[in-house]
Amino acid sequence: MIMATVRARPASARKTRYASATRDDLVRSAVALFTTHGYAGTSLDVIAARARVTKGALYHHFRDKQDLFEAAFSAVEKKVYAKLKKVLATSENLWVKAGLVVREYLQSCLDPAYQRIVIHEGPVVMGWQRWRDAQEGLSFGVIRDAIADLRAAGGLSGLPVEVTARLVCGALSTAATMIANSPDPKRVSEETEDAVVRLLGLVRAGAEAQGLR
Amino acid sequence: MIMATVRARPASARKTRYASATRDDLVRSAVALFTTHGYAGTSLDVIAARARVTKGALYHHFRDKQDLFEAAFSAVEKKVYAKLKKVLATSENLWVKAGLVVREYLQSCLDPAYQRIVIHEGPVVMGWQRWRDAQEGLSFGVIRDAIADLRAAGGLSGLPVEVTARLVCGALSTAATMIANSPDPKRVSEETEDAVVRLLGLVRAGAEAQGLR
DNA sequence: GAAACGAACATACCACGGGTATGGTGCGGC
DNA sequence: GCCGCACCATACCCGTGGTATGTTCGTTTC
Repeated sequence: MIMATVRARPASARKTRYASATRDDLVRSAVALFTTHGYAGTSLDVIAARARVTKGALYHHFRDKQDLFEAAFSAVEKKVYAKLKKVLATSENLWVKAGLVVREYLQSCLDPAYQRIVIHEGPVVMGWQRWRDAQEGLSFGVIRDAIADLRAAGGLSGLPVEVTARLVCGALSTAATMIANSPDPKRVSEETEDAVVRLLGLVRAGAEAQGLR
Repeated sequence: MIMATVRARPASARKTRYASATRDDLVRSAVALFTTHGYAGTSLDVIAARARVTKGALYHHFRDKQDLFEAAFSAVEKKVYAKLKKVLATSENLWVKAGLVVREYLQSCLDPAYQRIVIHEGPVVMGWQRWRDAQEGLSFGVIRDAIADLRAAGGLSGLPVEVTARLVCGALSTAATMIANSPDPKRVSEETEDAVVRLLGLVRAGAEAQGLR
Protein backbone atom coordinates (compact mmCIF):
# COMPACT_ATOMS: atom_id res chain seq x y z
CA MET A 1 0.00 0.00 0.00
CA ILE A 2 2.17 2.78 -1.25
CA MET A 3 -0.15 5.28 -2.83
CA ALA A 4 2.53 7.92 -2.74
CA THR A 5 1.78 11.28 -1.24
CA VAL A 6 -1.81 11.70 -2.32
CA ARG A 7 -3.45 11.80 1.10
CA ALA A 8 -7.11 12.44 1.34
CA ARG A 9 -6.67 16.05 2.34
CA PRO A 10 -9.67 18.35 1.83
CA ALA A 11 -8.22 18.96 -1.65
CA SER A 12 -5.30 21.05 -2.75
CA ALA A 13 -3.14 20.16 0.22
CA ARG A 14 -1.28 23.12 1.55
CA LYS A 15 2.38 22.30 2.00
CA THR A 16 3.39 23.61 5.36
CA ARG A 17 4.36 26.76 7.14
CA TYR A 18 1.40 28.61 5.73
CA ALA A 19 -0.15 28.98 9.14
CA SER A 20 -1.07 32.62 8.90
CA ALA A 21 -2.59 32.07 5.48
CA THR A 22 -4.69 29.26 6.87
CA ARG A 23 -5.80 31.48 9.70
CA ASP A 24 -6.82 34.21 7.31
CA ASP A 25 -8.72 31.71 5.18
CA LEU A 26 -10.62 30.58 8.25
CA VAL A 27 -11.46 34.14 9.22
CA ARG A 28 -12.63 34.99 5.72
CA SER A 29 -14.72 31.84 5.63
CA ALA A 30 -16.20 32.66 9.00
CA VAL A 31 -17.05 36.22 7.99
CA ALA A 32 -18.84 35.03 4.86
CA LEU A 33 -20.83 32.31 6.59
CA PHE A 34 -21.67 34.23 9.75
CA THR A 35 -22.92 37.05 7.55
CA THR A 36 -25.28 34.88 5.53
CA HIS A 37 -26.36 32.24 8.05
CA GLY A 38 -25.65 33.81 11.41
CA TYR A 39 -23.55 32.55 14.30
CA ALA A 40 -25.86 29.80 15.49
CA GLY A 41 -26.71 28.73 11.97
CA THR A 42 -23.12 28.09 10.96
CA SER A 43 -21.30 24.91 11.96
CA LEU A 44 -17.56 24.79 12.46
CA ASP A 45 -17.28 21.92 10.00
CA VAL A 46 -18.74 24.05 7.25
CA ILE A 47 -16.46 26.97 8.07
CA ALA A 48 -13.44 24.68 8.01
CA ALA A 49 -14.53 22.99 4.79
CA ARG A 50 -14.88 26.34 3.03
CA ALA A 51 -11.33 27.16 4.09
CA ARG A 52 -10.23 23.74 2.76
CA VAL A 53 -9.16 22.45 6.16
CA THR A 54 -10.77 20.49 8.98
CA LYS A 55 -11.94 21.30 12.46
CA GLY A 56 -8.51 20.28 13.73
CA ALA A 57 -6.90 23.25 12.03
CA LEU A 58 -9.63 25.51 13.30
CA TYR A 59 -9.10 24.50 16.89
CA HIS A 60 -5.38 24.91 16.45
CA HIS A 61 -5.77 28.60 15.64
CA PHE A 62 -8.76 29.48 17.82
CA ARG A 63 -9.80 28.53 21.33
CA ASP A 64 -13.44 27.98 20.46
CA LYS A 65 -16.23 29.16 18.22
CA GLN A 66 -16.56 32.42 20.07
CA ASP A 67 -12.88 33.17 19.63
CA LEU A 68 -13.24 32.68 15.90
CA PHE A 69 -16.22 35.00 15.91
CA GLU A 70 -14.19 37.71 17.59
CA ALA A 71 -11.52 37.39 14.93
CA ALA A 72 -14.17 37.81 12.27
CA PHE A 73 -15.55 40.76 14.21
CA SER A 74 -12.18 42.49 14.29
CA ALA A 75 -11.58 41.92 10.60
CA VAL A 76 -14.85 43.55 9.67
CA GLU A 77 -14.50 46.38 12.14
CA LYS A 78 -11.04 47.37 10.95
CA LYS A 79 -12.25 48.05 7.44
CA VAL A 80 -14.91 50.46 8.62
CA TYR A 81 -12.46 52.10 10.97
CA ALA A 82 -10.08 52.79 8.11
CA LYS A 83 -12.81 54.39 6.03
CA LEU A 84 -13.99 56.62 8.87
CA LYS A 85 -10.44 57.68 9.65
CA LYS A 86 -9.97 58.78 6.08
CA VAL A 87 -13.11 60.90 6.11
CA LEU A 88 -12.14 62.51 9.36
CA ALA A 89 -8.77 63.52 7.91
CA THR A 90 -10.41 66.14 5.74
CA SER A 91 -10.20 69.53 7.40
CA GLU A 92 -13.55 71.18 6.89
CA ASN A 93 -15.92 72.90 9.20
CA LEU A 94 -16.63 70.75 12.24
CA TRP A 95 -20.35 70.54 11.63
CA VAL A 96 -19.77 69.66 7.99
CA LYS A 97 -17.29 67.01 9.06
CA ALA A 98 -19.81 65.60 11.51
CA GLY A 99 -22.27 65.29 8.65
CA LEU A 100 -19.70 63.48 6.54
CA VAL A 101 -18.83 61.03 9.30
CA VAL A 102 -22.50 60.30 9.87
CA ARG A 103 -23.00 59.74 6.17
CA GLU A 104 -20.00 57.46 5.92
CA TYR A 105 -20.93 55.45 8.98
CA LEU A 106 -24.43 54.98 7.66
CA GLN A 107 -22.94 53.75 4.42
CA SER A 108 -20.65 51.34 6.27
CA CYS A 109 -23.55 49.99 8.26
CA LEU A 110 -25.14 48.92 4.99
CA ASP A 111 -22.43 46.31 4.54
CA PRO A 112 -24.19 43.04 5.40
CA ALA A 113 -21.12 41.73 7.23
CA TYR A 114 -20.82 44.79 9.45
CA GLN A 115 -24.53 44.80 10.07
CA ARG A 116 -24.93 41.21 11.14
CA ILE A 117 -21.59 40.47 12.76
CA VAL A 118 -20.73 43.75 14.43
CA ILE A 119 -24.09 45.34 15.12
CA HIS A 120 -26.53 42.50 15.69
CA GLU A 121 -24.79 39.34 16.75
CA GLY A 122 -21.77 41.03 18.28
CA PRO A 123 -23.31 41.99 21.59
CA VAL A 124 -25.22 38.70 21.82
CA VAL A 125 -22.30 36.40 21.05
CA MET A 126 -19.52 38.32 22.78
CA GLY A 127 -21.56 39.82 25.57
CA TRP A 128 -22.23 43.52 25.68
CA GLN A 129 -19.26 44.51 27.85
CA ARG A 130 -16.71 42.80 25.68
CA TRP A 131 -18.44 44.07 22.55
CA ARG A 132 -18.22 47.61 23.85
CA ASP A 133 -14.54 47.29 24.72
CA ALA A 134 -13.75 45.79 21.34
CA GLN A 135 -15.23 48.82 19.61
CA GLU A 136 -13.57 51.33 21.88
CA GLY A 137 -10.48 51.86 19.78
CA LEU A 138 -12.18 51.38 16.42
CA SER A 139 -15.21 52.88 14.71
CA PHE A 140 -16.81 54.06 17.90
CA GLY A 141 -13.65 55.88 18.90
CA VAL A 142 -13.78 57.94 15.73
CA ILE A 143 -17.37 59.02 16.32
CA ARG A 144 -16.73 59.83 19.96
CA ASP A 145 -13.76 61.99 19.00
CA ALA A 146 -15.84 63.85 16.45
CA ILE A 147 -18.42 64.69 19.05
CA ALA A 148 -15.73 65.69 21.53
CA ASP A 149 -14.37 68.14 18.95
CA LEU A 150 -17.84 69.52 18.41
CA ARG A 151 -18.30 70.07 22.09
CA ALA A 152 -14.88 71.62 22.52
CA ALA A 153 -15.68 74.06 19.73
CA GLY A 154 -18.40 75.59 21.84
CA GLY A 155 -21.63 74.02 20.63
CA LEU A 156 -23.43 71.34 22.67
CA SER A 157 -23.08 73.07 26.00
CA GLY A 158 -22.15 70.56 28.66
CA LEU A 159 -23.22 67.43 26.79
CA PRO A 160 -21.54 64.29 28.15
CA VAL A 161 -19.43 63.08 25.24
CA GLU A 162 -19.31 59.36 25.86
CA VAL A 163 -23.02 59.02 26.41
CA THR A 164 -23.93 61.19 23.46
CA ALA A 165 -21.65 59.22 21.20
CA ARG A 166 -23.35 56.00 22.25
CA LEU A 167 -26.74 57.51 21.54
CA VAL A 168 -25.65 58.58 18.08
CA CYS A 169 -24.15 55.19 17.29
CA GLY A 170 -27.28 53.44 18.48
CA ALA A 171 -29.50 55.63 16.35
CA LEU A 172 -27.32 55.24 13.27
CA SER A 173 -26.95 51.48 13.49
CA THR A 174 -30.69 51.20 13.93
CA ALA A 175 -31.16 53.39 10.90
CA ALA A 176 -28.81 51.25 8.85
CA THR A 177 -30.63 48.09 9.88
CA MET A 178 -33.88 49.67 8.81
CA ILE A 179 -32.47 50.55 5.44
CA ALA A 180 -30.95 47.15 4.83
CA ASN A 181 -34.16 45.32 5.68
CA SER A 182 -36.41 47.61 3.73
CA PRO A 183 -38.18 46.37 0.62
CA ASP A 184 -37.08 49.61 -1.03
CA PRO A 185 -33.64 50.45 0.38
CA LYS A 186 -33.09 53.32 -2.01
CA ARG A 187 -36.08 55.28 -0.80
CA VAL A 188 -35.64 54.51 2.89
CA SER A 189 -31.98 55.34 2.66
CA GLU A 190 -32.71 58.80 1.29
CA GLU A 191 -35.45 59.31 3.82
CA THR A 192 -33.15 58.33 6.65
CA GLU A 193 -30.31 60.52 5.57
CA ASP A 194 -32.80 63.32 5.20
CA ALA A 195 -34.08 62.75 8.71
CA VAL A 196 -30.60 62.56 10.20
CA VAL A 197 -29.45 65.70 8.43
CA ARG A 198 -32.60 67.51 9.51
CA LEU A 199 -32.15 66.45 13.12
CA LEU A 200 -28.51 67.45 13.02
CA GLY A 201 -29.62 70.79 11.60
CA LEU A 202 -32.16 71.24 14.36
CA VAL A 203 -29.59 70.48 17.03
CA ARG A 204 -27.17 72.90 15.42
CA ALA A 205 -29.82 75.60 15.17
CA GLY A 206 -30.81 74.99 18.75
CA ALA A 207 -27.21 75.07 19.90
CA GLU A 208 -26.54 78.33 18.10
CA ALA A 209 -29.77 79.96 19.22
CA GLN A 210 -28.96 78.96 22.75
CA GLY A 211 -25.38 80.08 22.38
CA LEU A 212 -26.41 83.54 21.22
CA ARG A 213 -28.79 84.09 24.05
CA MET B 1 -47.34 -4.41 39.77
CA ILE B 2 -49.97 -2.12 41.11
CA MET B 3 -48.16 0.78 42.74
CA ALA B 4 -51.33 2.83 42.76
CA THR B 5 -51.35 6.27 41.33
CA VAL B 6 -47.97 7.54 42.44
CA ARG B 7 -46.31 7.98 39.08
CA ALA B 8 -42.86 9.44 38.91
CA ARG B 9 -44.05 12.83 37.73
CA PRO B 10 -41.60 15.74 38.01
CA ALA B 11 -43.01 16.28 41.51
CA SER B 12 -46.29 17.79 42.55
CA ALA B 13 -48.23 16.22 39.73
CA ARG B 14 -50.69 18.62 38.23
CA LYS B 15 -54.12 17.05 37.92
CA THR B 16 -55.40 17.75 34.48
CA ARG B 17 -57.06 20.41 32.41
CA TYR B 18 -54.65 23.03 33.58
CA ALA B 19 -53.24 23.47 30.14
CA SER B 20 -53.20 27.26 30.06
CA ALA B 21 -51.60 27.36 33.50
CA THR B 22 -48.90 24.98 32.28
CA ARG B 23 -48.34 27.18 29.27
CA ASP B 24 -47.98 30.25 31.43
CA ASP B 25 -45.55 28.44 33.71
CA LEU B 26 -43.43 27.54 30.69
CA VAL B 27 -43.44 31.11 29.44
CA ARG B 28 -42.50 32.48 32.86
CA SER B 29 -39.74 29.91 33.14
CA ALA B 30 -38.48 30.80 29.68
CA VAL B 31 -38.48 34.51 30.43
CA ALA B 32 -36.48 34.01 33.60
CA LEU B 33 -33.90 31.71 32.06
CA PHE B 34 -33.53 33.53 28.76
CA THR B 35 -32.97 36.72 30.73
CA THR B 36 -30.19 35.31 32.86
CA HIS B 37 -28.52 32.82 30.51
CA GLY B 38 -29.59 33.93 27.05
CA TYR B 39 -31.31 32.00 24.29
CA ALA B 40 -28.42 29.78 23.27
CA GLY B 41 -27.36 29.22 26.86
CA THR B 42 -30.70 27.84 27.96
CA SER B 43 -31.74 24.25 27.23
CA LEU B 44 -35.35 23.23 26.80
CA ASP B 45 -34.96 20.56 29.47
CA VAL B 46 -34.03 23.17 32.04
CA ILE B 47 -36.93 25.40 31.05
CA ALA B 48 -39.34 22.48 31.34
CA ALA B 49 -37.87 21.35 34.64
CA ARG B 50 -38.30 24.81 36.14
CA ALA B 51 -41.95 24.69 35.09
CA ARG B 52 -42.22 21.22 36.69
CA VAL B 53 -42.98 19.47 33.42
CA THR B 54 -40.96 17.73 30.71
CA LYS B 55 -40.03 18.51 27.16
CA GLY B 56 -43.12 16.64 26.03
CA ALA B 57 -45.39 19.27 27.55
CA LEU B 58 -43.25 22.01 26.05
CA TYR B 59 -43.52 20.63 22.56
CA HIS B 60 -47.24 20.18 23.04
CA HIS B 61 -47.70 23.91 23.57
CA PHE B 62 -45.02 25.29 21.27
CA ARG B 63 -43.80 24.36 17.81
CA ASP B 64 -40.12 24.74 18.64
CA LYS B 65 -37.66 26.70 20.74
CA GLN B 66 -38.08 29.81 18.65
CA ASP B 67 -41.84 29.71 19.09
CA LEU B 68 -41.38 29.61 22.85
CA PHE B 69 -39.00 32.54 22.63
CA GLU B 70 -41.59 34.58 20.79
CA ALA B 71 -44.12 33.83 23.49
CA ALA B 72 -41.64 35.06 26.09
CA PHE B 73 -40.97 38.10 23.92
CA SER B 74 -44.66 38.99 23.75
CA ALA B 75 -45.13 38.57 27.48
CA VAL B 76 -42.31 40.99 28.26
CA GLU B 77 -43.32 43.48 25.58
CA LYS B 78 -46.93 43.70 26.74
CA LYS B 79 -45.90 44.89 30.18
CA VAL B 80 -43.87 47.77 28.81
CA TYR B 81 -46.63 48.61 26.37
CA ALA B 82 -49.13 48.93 29.20
CA LYS B 83 -46.86 51.26 31.14
CA LEU B 84 -46.21 53.49 28.13
CA LYS B 85 -49.90 53.63 27.32
CA LYS B 86 -50.64 54.84 30.82
CA VAL B 87 -48.07 57.62 30.62
CA LEU B 88 -49.39 58.74 27.26
CA ALA B 89 -52.90 59.01 28.68
CA THR B 90 -51.94 62.10 30.66
CA SER B 91 -52.92 65.20 28.74
CA GLU B 92 -50.07 67.63 29.11
CA ASN B 93 -48.13 69.69 26.65
CA LEU B 94 -46.92 67.56 23.76
CA TRP B 95 -43.25 68.27 24.39
CA VAL B 96 -43.66 67.53 28.06
CA LYS B 97 -45.44 64.30 27.21
CA ALA B 98 -42.64 63.36 24.83
CA GLY B 99 -40.20 63.84 27.66
CA LEU B 100 -42.28 61.63 29.93
CA VAL B 101 -42.51 58.88 27.34
CA VAL B 102 -38.79 58.99 26.79
CA ARG B 103 -38.20 58.81 30.51
CA GLU B 104 -40.60 55.92 30.95
CA TYR B 105 -39.18 53.98 28.02
CA LEU B 106 -35.68 54.45 29.33
CA GLN B 107 -36.85 53.11 32.67
CA SER B 108 -38.51 50.12 31.02
CA CYS B 109 -35.36 49.35 29.09
CA LEU B 110 -33.59 48.92 32.39
CA ASP B 111 -35.62 45.79 33.07
CA PRO B 112 -33.15 42.96 32.41
CA ALA B 113 -35.80 40.85 30.74
CA TYR B 114 -36.80 43.57 28.31
CA GLN B 115 -33.20 44.40 27.63
CA ARG B 116 -31.97 40.95 26.81
CA ILE B 117 -35.05 39.32 25.29
CA VAL B 118 -36.62 42.20 23.41
CA ILE B 119 -33.72 44.47 22.57
CA HIS B 120 -30.69 42.23 22.19
CA GLU B 121 -31.65 38.68 21.37
CA GLY B 122 -34.98 39.51 19.75
CA PRO B 123 -33.68 40.55 16.35
CA VAL B 124 -31.06 37.79 16.34
CA VAL B 125 -33.38 34.94 17.31
CA MET B 126 -36.51 36.02 15.48
CA GLY B 127 -34.88 37.75 12.55
CA TRP B 128 -35.07 41.51 12.18
CA GLN B 129 -38.15 41.64 9.99
CA ARG B 130 -40.25 39.54 12.30
CA TRP B 131 -38.88 41.39 15.31
CA ARG B 132 -39.92 44.68 13.79
CA ASP B 133 -43.41 43.45 12.96
CA ALA B 134 -43.86 42.03 16.45
CA GLN B 135 -43.12 45.45 17.97
CA GLU B 136 -45.32 47.35 15.55
CA GLY B 137 -48.46 47.26 17.63
CA LEU B 138 -46.71 47.43 20.99
CA SER B 139 -44.12 49.71 22.57
CA PHE B 140 -42.82 51.02 19.28
CA GLY B 141 -46.29 51.97 18.18
CA VAL B 142 -46.67 54.22 21.21
CA ILE B 143 -43.44 56.06 20.52
CA ARG B 144 -44.21 56.45 16.84
CA ASP B 145 -47.61 57.92 17.65
CA ALA B 146 -46.05 60.38 20.07
CA ILE B 147 -43.69 61.63 17.37
CA ALA B 148 -46.52 61.79 14.87
CA ASP B 149 -48.45 64.03 17.26
CA LEU B 150 -45.40 66.21 17.70
CA ARG B 151 -45.04 66.59 13.98
CA ALA B 152 -48.73 67.25 13.46
CA ALA B 153 -48.56 70.01 16.06
CA GLY B 154 -46.23 71.99 13.86
CA GLY B 155 -42.74 71.29 15.17
CA LEU B 156 -40.36 69.00 13.31
CA SER B 157 -41.06 70.34 9.86
CA GLY B 158 -41.35 67.50 7.37
CA LEU B 159 -39.60 64.86 9.47
CA PRO B 160 -40.48 61.34 8.34
CA VAL B 161 -42.28 59.87 11.33
CA GLU B 162 -41.52 56.17 10.97
CA VAL B 163 -37.82 56.69 10.42
CA THR B 164 -37.46 59.21 13.22
CA ALA B 165 -39.26 56.92 15.62
CA ARG B 166 -36.84 54.11 14.78
CA LEU B 167 -33.90 56.42 15.35
CA VAL B 168 -35.24 57.46 18.74
CA CYS B 169 -35.91 53.85 19.78
CA GLY B 170 -32.45 52.83 18.69
CA ALA B 171 -30.82 55.61 20.63
CA LEU B 172 -32.86 54.96 23.76
CA SER B 173 -32.35 51.21 23.80
CA THR B 174 -28.64 51.76 23.34
CA ALA B 175 -28.71 54.21 26.20
CA ALA B 176 -30.50 51.74 28.42
CA THR B 177 -28.01 49.02 27.61
CA MET B 178 -25.21 51.39 28.51
CA ILE B 179 -26.81 52.17 31.82
CA ALA B 180 -27.48 48.56 32.71
CA ASN B 181 -23.93 47.48 31.97
CA SER B 182 -22.30 50.37 33.72
CA PRO B 183 -20.29 49.82 36.89
CA ASP B 184 -22.13 52.83 38.31
CA PRO B 185 -25.67 52.71 36.89
CA LYS B 186 -26.90 55.53 39.07
CA ARG B 187 -24.45 58.05 37.70
CA VAL B 188 -24.66 56.96 34.08
CA SER B 189 -28.43 56.90 34.29
CA GLU B 190 -28.55 60.52 35.42
CA GLU B 191 -25.99 61.49 32.84
CA THR B 192 -27.97 59.80 30.10
CA GLU B 193 -31.27 61.32 31.07
CA ASP B 194 -29.52 64.66 31.22
CA ALA B 195 -28.11 64.16 27.72
CA VAL B 196 -31.44 63.05 26.31
CA VAL B 197 -33.30 65.94 27.87
CA ARG B 198 -30.67 68.37 26.63
CA LEU B 199 -30.83 66.98 23.11
CA LEU B 200 -34.62 67.09 23.17
CA GLY B 201 -34.34 70.69 24.34
CA LEU B 202 -31.95 71.54 21.54
CA VAL B 203 -34.24 70.00 18.95
CA ARG B 204 -37.19 71.88 20.41
CA ALA B 205 -35.25 75.15 20.44
CA GLY B 206 -34.13 74.53 16.89
CA ALA B 207 -37.64 73.68 15.78
CA GLU B 208 -39.07 76.79 17.36
CA ALA B 209 -36.31 79.06 16.10
CA GLN B 210 -36.84 77.62 12.65
CA GLY B 211 -40.57 77.88 12.96
CA LEU B 212 -40.39 81.57 13.85
CA ARG B 213 -38.33 82.41 10.84
C1' DG C 1 -72.63 3.85 31.41
C1' DA C 2 -69.04 2.05 28.79
C1' DA C 3 -66.66 2.58 24.74
C1' DA C 4 -64.45 5.64 21.77
C1' DC C 5 -61.93 9.73 21.30
C1' DG C 6 -58.72 13.34 21.94
C1' DA C 7 -56.25 16.76 24.81
C1' DA C 8 -52.36 16.92 27.82
C1' DC C 9 -48.70 15.35 29.04
C1' DA C 10 -44.33 11.70 29.78
C1' DT C 11 -40.66 8.59 27.84
C1' DA C 12 -37.42 6.85 24.58
C1' DC C 13 -34.79 7.73 20.87
C1' DC C 14 -32.19 9.99 16.95
C1' DA C 15 -29.03 13.32 14.60
C1' DC C 16 -26.21 17.06 14.65
C1' DG C 17 -22.80 20.02 16.23
C1' DG C 18 -19.28 21.92 19.71
C1' DG C 19 -15.51 20.40 21.96
C1' DT C 20 -11.54 17.04 23.08
C1' DA C 21 -8.06 13.57 22.76
C1' DT C 22 -5.02 11.61 19.94
C1' DG C 23 -2.41 10.57 15.88
C1' DG C 24 0.53 11.87 11.98
C1' DT C 25 3.88 14.79 9.23
C1' DG C 26 7.28 17.86 7.82
C1' DC C 27 10.31 21.80 9.03
C1' DG C 28 13.85 24.03 11.93
C1' DG C 29 17.40 23.58 15.44
C1' DC C 30 21.32 21.27 17.48
C1' DG D 1 20.29 12.43 12.13
C1' DC D 2 17.14 12.91 15.71
C1' DC D 3 14.37 15.70 18.43
C1' DG D 4 10.78 18.68 19.22
C1' DC D 5 7.28 21.47 17.99
C1' DA D 6 4.10 23.81 14.97
C1' DC D 7 0.50 22.48 12.04
C1' DC D 8 -3.12 19.93 10.90
C1' DA D 9 -6.28 15.44 10.33
C1' DT D 10 -9.12 11.69 12.50
C1' DA D 11 -11.91 9.58 15.86
C1' DC D 12 -14.71 10.04 19.52
C1' DC D 13 -17.76 11.98 23.39
C1' DC D 14 -21.82 14.25 25.00
C1' DG D 15 -25.19 17.87 25.46
C1' DT D 16 -29.19 19.51 23.04
C1' DG D 17 -33.04 20.35 19.70
C1' DG D 18 -36.34 17.75 17.67
C1' DT D 19 -39.43 13.46 16.83
C1' DA D 20 -42.02 9.31 17.52
C1' DT D 21 -44.54 6.86 20.54
C1' DG D 22 -46.72 5.59 24.86
C1' DT D 23 -49.93 6.72 28.74
C1' DT D 24 -53.55 8.90 31.36
C1' DC D 25 -57.83 10.92 32.10
C1' DG D 26 -61.69 13.87 31.15
C1' DT D 27 -65.31 14.41 27.72
C1' DT D 28 -68.44 13.00 24.37
C1' DT D 29 -71.54 9.79 22.04
C1' DC D 30 -74.83 6.18 21.46
